[in-house]
Order: sequence, then C-alpha cells, then structure tokens
Amino acid sequence: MNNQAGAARAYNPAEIEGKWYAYWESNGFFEADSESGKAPHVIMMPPPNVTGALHMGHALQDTIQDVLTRLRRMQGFEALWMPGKDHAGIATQNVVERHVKSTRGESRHDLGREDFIAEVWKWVEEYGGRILQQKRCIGDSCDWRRERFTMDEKYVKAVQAIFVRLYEDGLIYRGSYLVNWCPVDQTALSDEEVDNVEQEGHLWHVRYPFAQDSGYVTVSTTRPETILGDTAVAVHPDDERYQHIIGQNVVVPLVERIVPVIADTYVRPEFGAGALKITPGHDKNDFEIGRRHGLDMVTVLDTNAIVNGNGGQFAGLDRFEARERIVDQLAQSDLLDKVEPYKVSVPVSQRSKAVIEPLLSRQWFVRMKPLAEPAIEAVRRGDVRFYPRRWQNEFFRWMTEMRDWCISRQLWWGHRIPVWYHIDDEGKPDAERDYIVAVECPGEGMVQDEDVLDTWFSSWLFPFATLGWPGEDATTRSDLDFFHPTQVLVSGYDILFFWISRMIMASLYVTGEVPFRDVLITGMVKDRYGRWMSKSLGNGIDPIDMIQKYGADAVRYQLTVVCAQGQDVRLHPEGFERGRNFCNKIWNAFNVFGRFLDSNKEYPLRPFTEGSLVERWMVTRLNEAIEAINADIDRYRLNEALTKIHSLFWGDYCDWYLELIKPPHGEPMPDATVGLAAKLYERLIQLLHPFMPFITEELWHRVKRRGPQEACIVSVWPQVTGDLDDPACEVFSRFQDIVTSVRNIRSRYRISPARSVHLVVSLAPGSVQLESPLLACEPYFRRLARVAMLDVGVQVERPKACATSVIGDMEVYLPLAGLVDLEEERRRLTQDLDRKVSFLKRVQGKLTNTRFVERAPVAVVELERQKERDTDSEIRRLRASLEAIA
RNA sequence: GGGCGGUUAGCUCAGCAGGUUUAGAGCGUCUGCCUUACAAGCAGAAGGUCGGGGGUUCGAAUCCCUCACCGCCCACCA
Repeated sequence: MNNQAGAARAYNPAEIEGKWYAYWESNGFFEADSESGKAPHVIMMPPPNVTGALHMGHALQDTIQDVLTRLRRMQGFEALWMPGKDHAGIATQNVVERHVKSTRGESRHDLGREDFIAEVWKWVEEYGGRILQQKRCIGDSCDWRRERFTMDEKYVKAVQAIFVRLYEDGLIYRGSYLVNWCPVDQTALSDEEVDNVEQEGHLWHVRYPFAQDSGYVTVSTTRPETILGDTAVAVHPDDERYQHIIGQNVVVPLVERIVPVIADTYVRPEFGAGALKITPGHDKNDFEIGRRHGLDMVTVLDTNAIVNGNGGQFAGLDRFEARERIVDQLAQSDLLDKVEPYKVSVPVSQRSKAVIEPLLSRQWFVRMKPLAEPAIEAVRRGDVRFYPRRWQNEFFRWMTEMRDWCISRQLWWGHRIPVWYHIDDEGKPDAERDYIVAVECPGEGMVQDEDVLDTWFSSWLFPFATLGWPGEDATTRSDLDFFHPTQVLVSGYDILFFWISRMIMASLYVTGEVPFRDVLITGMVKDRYGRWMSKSLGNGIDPIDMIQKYGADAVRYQLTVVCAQGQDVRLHPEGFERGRNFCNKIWNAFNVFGRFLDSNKEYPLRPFTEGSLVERWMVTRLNEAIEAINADIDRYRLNEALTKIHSLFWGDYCDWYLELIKPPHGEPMPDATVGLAAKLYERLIQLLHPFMPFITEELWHRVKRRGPQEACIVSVWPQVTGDLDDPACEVFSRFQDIVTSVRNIRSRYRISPARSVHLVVSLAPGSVQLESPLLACEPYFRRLARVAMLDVGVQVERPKACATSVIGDMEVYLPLAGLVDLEEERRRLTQDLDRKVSFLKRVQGKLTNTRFVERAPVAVVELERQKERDTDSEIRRLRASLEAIA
C-alpha cells in the first residue's frame, strides 16, 4: 500500500549527513579567525577523556554547544568552538594497564615506567581520536584545526609554567598530611575524588586498662584495626566523670602501648562512653588532635592497606582481615565491652570504588583560599553568570568550604611534577634535601619528582592554554587576546567543582579575566525510569546507534527539546522517533512547492501587501516567531525556541499555509506563489539549521542552486522584516476558527470528507467589515473544509435543520437536512452555554470587585471588560440557537 | 546534620521576571480518513480542582510558610 510509496519518499539521513559534514569542514566553515574583524563567540568544549566513547551526556551537551555555535555564526559572530581531549590520568592508565595485561599478560611494573608510557601513547594514537570522530557524527562544528590534547607539547609547557608560577607565589607547597589514599590505584586522591558511602557497620566498645591502677576506660570505635596505631585516649575537658583520669596512662590493647589520656573539646561526652581513642596516623580528626597535643603518629597500614610491622602479631594481614582478628582477640581477652550495629560513612574512591585509607604521606598541595577569593568576587559581581541561577549558590558554598588541593598523584601517566631532587648515595631522589622547582633539569645530579599531577591540574587551564598561553609567538598571543574570555561554558553539574570552579580560579590568576561570561549547566541524562545510565545496569543508549537509526538531526532535535533549564532528562530510544518524524515532515513539505520550483531561477517577490491573505498571515507569523525565538535563545531556552519553530513549521506553515497554496490537481503553481513559498521555507530552514544542520543544509541547496559561500551554515540569521500587526491576521484567524468549527461538525456527524457542505456564517453587526474578506475566503473554505457554497452576512437568518456553532461574535451554520440530530445539537449547545456562563461568572466576579478595578492596571481591567462583552454576546447567541432548535 | 531539586493530562515533560493561559506539547487512547507533500501522515475528540494545607495579592500552576512523599549534593563526629 502506501507504506511502500511512503518509504520511498521518506527522508533518509544516512544518504546526506556524511556529505554535508565533509562539505562544511572542507570549506573551512568551522574555522575561526582572530583577524576577521567580527565579534568573537567562543565555547570551550569540555575535553572528553581520550579513553572515552561517546555517550548520551556528550550528545546532549554537544548539541547545545553546537546549536549556540552555529547560531552565533549565522548571527555574524566569529564563532569558535574549541575542541580537545583530556589525558585523564588514572582512567587512561587503568585502561591501558588492562589492555597490556590482556594482550600480553604483563603488568605495568613488568614493562617499567618508560615502556608503559610508550604503550599509553600508542594507545592514545590508535584509539584516542575515536570519541572526536563520533562527535563529528552529531554534527559538531568545532574548529578541528585547533584540536588540543592536555598532554601535547604546548600544553605540557603551560602546566609546568603555572606550577612554577604558583610555587613562586607561595601557592604551591609540599607537606606531609593525611591524604586520601587509594590502595587499589596506589595513589593519593583529592577530596573531590572521594565519595562517602553509608554502610551498615558496627560500633565496638573496647576497654583500655589503666597502666597503673586497676580498672579501665571504655572507648568506642568503628574501625578496631586502628587500635594498633592509637597514641592517646581523649575525653572532654569538662566531663566530670573523667576529670581524675586526665593525665593518667592507659594500655592500648593488643599492642600494649602505654598512651596518655588527654583532654580535648572535640570529644563529645554524650557519645558512647564519652572517651575517644586517638589514631593520628589513620584518621583526619585524630590527626588534628594529635598535632594539637604533640602525640606520636604511628602508621600501621602500608600503601596496600596491609598491616605493617607496627601491627605486631597482625602484621601482614589485610585491614579488614585484621579487623576481624582484632575483634576476636579483644573478645577473648575480655576487653570487648559490647558491639552495636551502626551506620557508618565509608570513604570510597570514585574511580576504583575501593575504600579510601587516610594515610600519612608527603604530597604537593595548592593553597586554595587566595585563588578562591577573587573567583568568588567575580561571580558575586556578575562577571560570571550561572544558568540556572541556583548553581551560583552551590558554587559559593563549595568555594568557601574548600580545603587545599592535593595535586600529586602516584601514577605514571600524566604531567610530571617540575620539581628536582638531588640524588642520594643509592642513586635515588633524596626527598629530604633541598629541591628545585623548575621546568628544565637544573643540573647534574638532579632527578625529577616521580609523581604526576592531578588531571584537573591541567584541565583547569583549558580556556587559555588552548588559546596560546603562555604564548611565545605573535599569532597565539592575538588568539588569547581576541578569544579570551569566552562567552559561555556548557557543562553538567557533575563537574562544577572539579572543573568549572577551578577554571574560574585559574583564568583569574593567570589572565586576570574570568574564563567565560555565562555558565550553562545542563541536567544529566537518565534512563526512562530516572536512573543513571551505566554499564553495570546496561541501560545506556548509544547515541551512535540512535544516529544510525533515526539520523543525527532527529537525535539533536529530541535532545534539545527535552532539555529544559538544568532539569535532568529521561531518555528512551523510541523518543527519537519524534525527531525523525519532524525531519520527514520537513523533507516532504519541500515537495509541495518544490515540484514547481526551478532551483536555477530567481523568483522575484511581490510586495507584501499584494500577497494573498494566507501569504500575508504566514509572513507575519514568521516575523512574530523570529522575535519570540530570539528572546528564548538569549535566555538559553533552546527547548522553547525549538518548540516554537516546530509549531511554526508544522502547525502554521504546513497545516495552513501549504494546504492553501497547493494548486488543484494537475494545475501549476504560479511563480509568485512558488517564490514566496520557497522564501518562507528558506527562512524556516535557517531557523532550524543550528538545531538540525544536516537536513537543512541539504534542502537549502535544493531550494536554490548555491555555491559554498551561500551555504546555509554561513547564511544570515533571519531578521524581522515587517509589521507584526497586519490586519490580514485578524481575518485569517477568524477563518481558521470557522474552519475548525466546520471540521468539528463534520466529524460529529460523520460527514465523509468527500461530501461537500453549505456553510453559512452570521456576523454580529459590529463585524460588518469582515463580511467581504471572509467571502473572499471561499476558495480557502472549499479547500480546507469542502465547502461548496458559502454565505456570509450580518445577522443572517438561521437555516432550518442545521448544525450550529458559536464562536465569539459569529455563528456558524451548517445546513444538514436529514443528518442533524436535534438532541445532539441541544446537548452540544447546552454544554457550550454552561461553560460560557461559568466563565462569565468568574469574569464578572472580578469586575464587580472594586479593589480589582481600582488596583489592577488599566489594560488588564479593559481586557476583562472585553472578555465580559464577548462572553455575554456568545451566551446570547447560544441561547438563541437553543431556542431555534426547541 | 545542612543545602538543593522534583511533585501539572494515562506516560514523559514544558510553562513558574504573578494578569491575552478559559493551563500547553509529544506520545498514548477514542472516532473518521490511503483527501496524489508526508500513514513517520490528515481531521476531530476525550482527558488535569497544576502533591496536601495555610498565607501574601485586586488576581497564584507561578511569590511566601508548612506538611507529605521521590531524588540529588555537601558534611570530620568516634
């Protein structure tokens, strides 16, 4: 049946997408030039991990960034969308490590550092470009010439330069602190890389015997294995129960260490027995207390979280095994008072999911306060604006609470720390002697720090490092001057703290400017039940699959339309049908006038006022829409803008305009009609282009033969070109109301679309001026409602046996001898009447309220008065019609 | 323990700088159509006291308070 014919005519994205992407790229349309003389519009792409594959989150954020980039390009800006890849330290190291293990059964230690890094580079070169290749499928219009990698040569220089500068400014220091140690990845982590997970655990109450006297004090702990490292017991200084034991010594069970009882206000007397064991080597609070009281710091776990020599009989046991054994022994020795079930918050590595061990370790830190303060100020001044606004508060909260940033990582893959140590007798770096902070090796007998930097320590430079900073030549300098600060950053809230905040700090520190004016925070992609998409759940939707199935434009359409202000978005595969259907509509609409179109010919346009009613109406609709769409875009309401274009295209252009300009069977379409149809279609195509670039570029060239310089992608964004209150619109909107009402009646009485009807429109005396324009609509009525005979007049007498409908100050009569069901008519009219009467009551309620009339703006009151008059008139007409039936 | 978001039609969600909204869209449902651009379509219809309660206001889905669920983020309490 039609399916087959329909399928042949259906839009097939696969046929054209590749072609146009190559066309754009080869013509250099994505390239941005700092010398163009235009105003810049720059977006920095959040650089995806080199190891990554494209997921829906990227697809969503890229679509938004591309829409903004294409739009600004069309609006005459020098639009730069700066692409890049992130070396992603731990993630990449892990991936390559697994790869090496599985392909040749070797660990990275088998290879050694140098060879392993060579492997990583090989891997990056082979697979690293994949994600950016996938991004091309979505249509990303990035300036690929500028593509950067956070480990490329220039970038390395930038990272080293800022390290040295921060160090010289006293903002980077080396220190021994308890850091978040991941025993699986064998590295320190920043606080942001650690999640706290609530788990069912236990609270063990343990007796610590006094060293001199008999008796004991009971302490409570959730981590009995840390007993091995206890160096004090603390009580609250005001706790009367314990005044007498402060200063006494107790014996730490199992290790028999004699430790003092100290007083510290940190202890909460009401918790457990009110006494706290102190393990400065394995607990951040205890560490602080230890420092206050000058306590010994005993480390009992090694970097694998295995009990070390300080653990006596437990040495060699894993921390959790040790815990069990220790509890057993305590119980046997009658030192275990009791055990309670207890909810504990366990720190876990975001990446490896391993339980983090606070471990005393020498690391490099960035002093955050001096960097945070200018950033907070900048946001407070409004130099950076968050959309939606609420994220600003999240930003402030984090910036004020933030602690110093541990930036050294015990990994192989990453930026080496530019610090140099003297070599000791064994040829190893001597961390105890003076070190030198420098980009180049400062001289003989010096060796570079083994550690690398946190990945984010390079990403936070992205906005200026990719534009040429530190800049050794004139070209790069002018790029930085011209393109920085950028206009808008589009990202999810998941990296607000990791990246967005830090970029603001870095740019202000280095350039004195904010990195971007606006921050558009998108929601996160979820599955149809609102769950995160994850590999383990297997609920992810592959954007590439969706693009192959529905087309890139369809995917972009759906992602844009579904993405409201910062709200998480739920996706399911069938949802993309909506975009596909729209593409198909756009595709087929072209044929209506395209059949008559000669794409080599110029079609001169008639002056606006000489156009037909529907043409004037459509032009005005377009102008109204452009205005509204621009307003939406300026507020980053892309979903609303696209919905408006959708409804303009489908609801107005296709359903009314095209339907009315279609010539009867076999007849040609006049040139003037073709010309305007094509012109309007072009405007719609342009409005759609930022959102759906492929199909629009294809059709743009079908409408008219054009050279590359006239491509849709570089065409000028549509302007409002006329008056927004054309009188034709009033007539046309009446016409639409009447048509709808006739169709309604036809449907109610099951009148076949093939059957013609006689239509009578009765106008109120006040609307005489509509009489002849509506009569002139006869061909329109014939086409859209199969009206064979039309009567329009003022207060026309109601024909016998007709269906009736009241719209405003008009009555619509459809004489239908033998078909009209009087009961049905009565029911309909009564229902209408009831509705109007209750509405009128509401309106009159307002108008009789003197406070409303006094206080509401005049325009609002006048509007209500108008409603009252209209409704009152409708009610009278409905009553009259009901009487006529009775 | 703090902070934030959500609760609107059967489903997924818009709308929330109070008044042209007598609350919209897509999907789904129902009715009728293969009307030569499109059945991935056309026409029509049904369906919501905008989570509960209170308040501010001439006027509240929209602002304030409160309660109830659902979700997220942050936090050093053994």
